Amino acid sequence: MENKPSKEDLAFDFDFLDKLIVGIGEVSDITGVPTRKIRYWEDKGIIHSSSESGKNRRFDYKNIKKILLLKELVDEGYTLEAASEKVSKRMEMINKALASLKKKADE
Amino acid sequence: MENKPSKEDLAFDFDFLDKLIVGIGEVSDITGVPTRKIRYWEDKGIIHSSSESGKNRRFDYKNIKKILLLKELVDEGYTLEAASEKVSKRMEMINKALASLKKKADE
DNA sequence: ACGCAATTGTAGATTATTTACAATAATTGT
DNA sequence: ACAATTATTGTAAATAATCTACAATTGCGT
Repeated sequence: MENKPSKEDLAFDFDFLDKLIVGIGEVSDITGVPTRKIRYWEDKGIIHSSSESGKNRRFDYKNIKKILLLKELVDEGYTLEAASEKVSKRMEMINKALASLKKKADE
Repeated sequence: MENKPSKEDLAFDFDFLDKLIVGIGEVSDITGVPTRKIRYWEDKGIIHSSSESGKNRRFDYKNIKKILLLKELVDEGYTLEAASEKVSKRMEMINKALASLKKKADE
């Protein structure tokens, strides 16, 4: 552990984002989307959570990001369907970016 | 919302890290430190959480990071005290890095 | 008005966290 | 060896947060 500043400190903290999991209440606070609506969107199949049966929902970085993007569009007036489609495309880019950064981190 | 890749996608998602809050159970899963030990470290004043009375603990990015660093050192054999001191110095760097990146984000 | 999409409300059951008191290891100094 | 300190863990009872499922409501286009 060094104690001089370095970009390793956090500039690319994917390791962290990769391990990140968050409960529904916190996701609601982070995104501003009510828990009830988050569950509704999940019912519709637009977002996903790792809900092992009998346990509470857990959301990873990608799905929190997705909720943030969905909220943006839905607030603008998009239908859920249209927003979902648009966000899916955007998520492809984000997934690619994450994958390539993860690759770099492995080197 | 664009749909071509860009570094804005996530290369510096401080906005996200800044808003991030996580419950104790998830922090435990992320860091590998048992909840009981997290509470103990908080009792000792080494880490902090935003616990409004009557509500459950919430941890922000900085404190989760701190727990990860503490765990590293404690597992290596450091005393809690020594680990805490070393981590505090490291956190100064991380805080600086976060602050400067936040500044950039505001431009 | 009608139909549909989107959202919200809520009750009762279940899961997770909290606090507080106590017990157990491990290490260090005398 | 023994006492003292540090670090950790165990647990019970109360409280907070979440779960599911059924239902109601709102808003918008036809």
